[in-house]
Order: sequence, then C-alpha cells, then structure tokens
Amino acid sequence: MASIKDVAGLAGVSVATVSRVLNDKGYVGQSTRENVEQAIKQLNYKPNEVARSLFKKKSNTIGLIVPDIMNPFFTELARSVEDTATNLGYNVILCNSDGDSEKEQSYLEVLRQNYVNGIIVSSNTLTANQVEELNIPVVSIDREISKGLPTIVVENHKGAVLATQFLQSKGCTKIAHIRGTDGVVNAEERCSGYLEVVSNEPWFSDSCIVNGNFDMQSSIEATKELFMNHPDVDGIFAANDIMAIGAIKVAHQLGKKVPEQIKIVGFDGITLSTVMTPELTTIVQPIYELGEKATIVLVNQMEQQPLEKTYYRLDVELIERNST
Amino acid sequence: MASIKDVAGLAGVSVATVSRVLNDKGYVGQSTRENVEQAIKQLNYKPNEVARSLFKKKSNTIGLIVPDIMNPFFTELARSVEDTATNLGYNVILCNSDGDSEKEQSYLEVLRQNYVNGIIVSSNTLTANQVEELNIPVVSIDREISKGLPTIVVENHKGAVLATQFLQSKGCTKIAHIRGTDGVVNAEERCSGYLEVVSNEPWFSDSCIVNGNFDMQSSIEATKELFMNHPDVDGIFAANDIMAIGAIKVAHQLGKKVPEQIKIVGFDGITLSTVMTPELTTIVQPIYELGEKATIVLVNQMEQQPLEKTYYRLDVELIERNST
DNA sequence: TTGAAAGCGTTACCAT
DNA sequence: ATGGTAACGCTTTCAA
Repeated sequence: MASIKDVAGLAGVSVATVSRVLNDKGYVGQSTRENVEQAIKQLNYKPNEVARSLFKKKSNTIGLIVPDIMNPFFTELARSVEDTATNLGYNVILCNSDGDSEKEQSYLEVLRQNYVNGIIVSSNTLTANQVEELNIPVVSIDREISKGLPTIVVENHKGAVLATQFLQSKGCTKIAHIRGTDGVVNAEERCSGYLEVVSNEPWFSDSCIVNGNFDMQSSIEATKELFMNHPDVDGIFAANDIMAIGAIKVAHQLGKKVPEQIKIVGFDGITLSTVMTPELTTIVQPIYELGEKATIVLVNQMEQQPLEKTYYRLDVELIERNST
Repeated sequence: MASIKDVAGLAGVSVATVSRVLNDKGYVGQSTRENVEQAIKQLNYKPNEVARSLFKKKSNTIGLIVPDIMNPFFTELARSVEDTATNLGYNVILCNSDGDSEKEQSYLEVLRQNYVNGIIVSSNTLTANQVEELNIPVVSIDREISKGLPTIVVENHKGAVLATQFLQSKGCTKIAHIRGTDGVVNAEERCSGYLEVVSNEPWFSDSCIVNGNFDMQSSIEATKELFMNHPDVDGIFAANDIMAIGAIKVAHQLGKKVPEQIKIVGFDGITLSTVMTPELTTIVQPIYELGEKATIVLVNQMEQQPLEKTYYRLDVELIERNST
C-alpha cells in the first residue's frame, strides 16, 4: 500500500505538496500538480482514511443505532440511511440495540472511540442529557428523545385518527387497538389518536386496548386476549404492520373472516404489507424519506451548515387494501 | 476526551507504562498498575481506537457487503453477522452493492482505506483474483467465488431435489421451476437439483423453467408467463421464498387455489414465510448460523488462528406448511 | 520495572 | 509556490 511519502518521492516533491493536491488546498503550480497526479495514478495511491481520521478527529463515518434490523421498518430505514450516507461520502456502522439501554451505551462509547462524525438513533431509553454529554451530533429518528434535539418523526396522532375513523366509515361498530411498546412515544401518540376518536363511544372500555411490543408474538397473544374479552370486536387498529399481521393470523385461526367479519388496519407501510394475502390496509409512513431526511439533517449538523429546520414531522397517508 | 497522556500525567508515570497496563503487556509493578487504573477510572479514559488502528494497521472492524439488506435473507444474515462480530469485539460496516460490480469495487476500496480487518461478501461478480489482490481476509457467503476461498454455503442441490421430490410425493403431475438470477451459483445449483428429478419426465420441457431474479417483481412476471404456456402446472418450486410468495400471489389472481389446485415450495426459510397465509412450505437454510459461521471463520483467519476448515456447506431441511 | 523516542500516514502551520 | 515539521493518540523497541 503506497503512502503519501511514496507519492512524494516518485513525484520529487514534499509530502506537503502532495497533500495540497490531494485536498485541493493551497497553492500548487500547474506542472507540479500534474507530476503529482501522475505519480498518484502510477502508484494507484489511495489516501489512508485512518490517518486522516486521527488528525481530523473525524472518521467520515456515521453510526446507526436501531433496536433491531430484523424489524422491516428498520430494515428500510437502514437501507435509506446507508444510501444517503454513501452519496454524501460517509460510511455507516450498524448497531442493533434490542432496545436495551446497556447495549446502547456500549455502542455509543464504541462509536465515540471510533471518531464517528455523527449518530442516528432510534431509542426509548436515551435521555437528552446523555446525548449532550456525548458531544457528537445526534439525530433521533422515529422516536422523540427531547424537543430540543434534531428529530425526524411522523404524524403518529393524525395517522391513528385516520385509521380509526376509516374503520368507522367502513361500518365497524366496535373498534379495538393493539398498542405499541409501553413507554415509547410513538406508541403513546398512536394510542391517543385512537382514543380521540372512540373514547366517547358507548361501547368503549379500557379493555378495548391491548398491549403489544411492536412484534408479532406479542400481538398474537394480545389479540387472543382481546377476542376473549370482546368477541364482538369487528375492527382493529394495530400500532404497526407486524402486529396487524399477527392479528390477522389470529383472526384466521379463530375462523373470523378478514375483512368480512373483522377489518384490520396497520401502521408503517412496510413492503411486507403488500405481499401478504389479504394485502394490508395501513397508514403508510414515508420510511425511505425518514432515513434520508435524518441523514441529511445529521450531515448538515456535522458539517456545521445552517440548519433551517431541525425538527421534522412527516406526513402519513392511509392506503386502503384488502384487510378492510 | 482524556488521552493516554492525561492518564500518564495524573498517575505520574510515562505513557508507555499506561499502554502496558491498558494492554496487559510487559512488566508493570503492582502498585504502579493500581495507580494507573485509578487514574483511568478517574478520568473515565477510553483508548482512542483510531490511533490504535493507525499503529496496528487494523481497525477492529469488518465489512459486510450484501446485494441488498431489504432482501429478508440478507437482513437475517446481517443481524447474525453483527451479533457475532460484536461478541468477538468487532464493529461492522454495512454495504449494499445491489449486485453492481462497480459499487462492490468502490466499497472494497473504501473498506481497505479504513483498515478493516476482514470482509464478508455475497457477490456474483467478484473474482478470485480481485480477492487475492485485496490482501485482506475475505469470506464468501451464500455464493461461492472460488473453491480456494473460505466459503459458507448451503446444500442447494440437495434442497432443490428435496423440494421437487416432495411436490411429486404430494401428487403433482407437472412441476415448474422459477429460477434465481442468471449467473449466480446458487441459482444454478438449485436449478440442477430440480432438473435431476424431473428432466426425464414425459411432460418436461425447457419452458417449465422460467427466469426470476430472486425478487418479487421478476417472479410475478415469470409466473404469469409460466401459466400462459403451461396452464396445467400443478406444482412450483421457486428458487427462493420471495419468489414463491410472488408465485402464490399470481396464482390467487388467476383464481387458482393454493394448495388445492397448485402447490408451491420456496427456498430460504425467511421469517416472512411463516407469517403469511398460507404459510409457505420451504427449504429452510440455517441463516443465522450461516452468518455466525462466516464471522467466526473470518475472525479466525484475521487472527491467524489455525483454520481446521475453510469451506462449509451447511445442511438444509424441508419444512412442510400450508402451501403444499 | 520503567521511560524515551520512533513511527503509523495524514494535515496544517510556519518558513523560505 | 514549495518544503520542513509538529501534531493527532497510540504501541513497541531499546536503554537504563
């Protein structure tokens, strides 16, 4: 692996000069520049990023911390972050926290030790203080950590209202909600949207809301419990698609026809929601755009560019398919 | 951010000594060691990984290059690689190549410039020579690059035979195959397994094989074409689960009942195959284990440990569910 | 048992 | 316009 010294030697100049042409900084004579470029080509020289990082105290890398890449929502997010980061000249280090705050902390430490330029994180446990102390640009995605921090989220409340009203408009007379993970902001928001629509209905009671953890297994259990207490439920709004799919499975098992006897709507708009049968009616988030926006906001912050806006709440949209 | 100098200063020793206790290398007096550890704690000192990397010419990082993390197979693979790497003390940089050899090359270069210790790659275009030139440990996964290179794959041929025979045993009288991407080794192997079973059947003709690209869209088109030419097909073996799901969708659209009128089996055993309706009969690969094995083999190579074995072909298993 | 110093590959400042 | 050199934070060799 040729180093800058080799290039300097071959071109008959100092390393300082090579560095200047490399970075297009400072004065370099035309012929000198050509010499150097010649030598670079000849040696197939590529600057050593680690040495650069050491000097700059920046590694051209951003960390992405998500609970679990296996959740399709985060898969799509990760892909868009990776795409966008690559286009902007950054690498991404992937971290799965499993929502565990110890893992989060440890990743945060590792990322710092590696001089990442910035971090995109989706966390429930991280506090504003911890982020402050890090002293690295951070963008929070999907979940809000603190109003002051750069954040990219969606219209959770609105989406939930949309979903619930839609079920009403389809003739549902008793609508239940499968909640997301306790303590996660977006789960609260979606639940409150649901409540806004139905809390004054005569049939409503607290047990129309059952608790899931944004994953399939918890949803299956929650749905079973729900049907036990309320066999007459004819509409379900699940706080994400995976849980909606779980609910559909249970409905099938219990011999309830979807959408004839029970209508179900999800939230997220993951690709999966279009490939299953029946295709899922859902509140679609612009997932790719979320990741893109987050990356751009982060990079702007890293590069100290003016931030017109640091808090984005992107819009959502109801897409009707065959589960309603 | 405290540096090793700060620690040395506070402990009243030289940086060399601090380095020794940090790495547990060389002689350090008991009381000196305690002093240093004291200082480290007090300053909450964490060694700078970038500086270490520069000296060691290794960054404690491995690169993972996959075609597309959005393909559930690679999602699961990525998760297992990340888990295993983390346990062994390595970070992972994620790269999506989209099967594009230019992107692959560019990632390879970036990874090298960042002193990654090793690379796990799933590629069709990479050649043995290119890997040689890299001069970095590489493990090939899911697809074989060259016999000489460390490789983790599965029993593709056997799985295909299993799948096809199973369809026969279920009474299918005309079995078609949706092939994987042209030029990809595992697609060839799966196709040859299929051929082994049916090529001598009286009903068989080349047009019983249609071409897909391991993704949903291509499979949908391929399946339509298939039913056009062979309306009497009553069994399909798809080279992966996503394509099998696509085939099921098309069957539905055409009013063919699965599994009554047509039986379908996939390959991979992605989580998705159990959440859809009907649940998919498929050849299950040990995906998590693939990633784990690949990481372990790679790390052994990186750490110059004896490699008992460098080529693994893991077993597969047919799981019968509701699509057959 | 400990310390001084060279070196890893860059960049940026100060001279010339 | 160009070169010398300190510095980034660490590890390792050599000496003491």
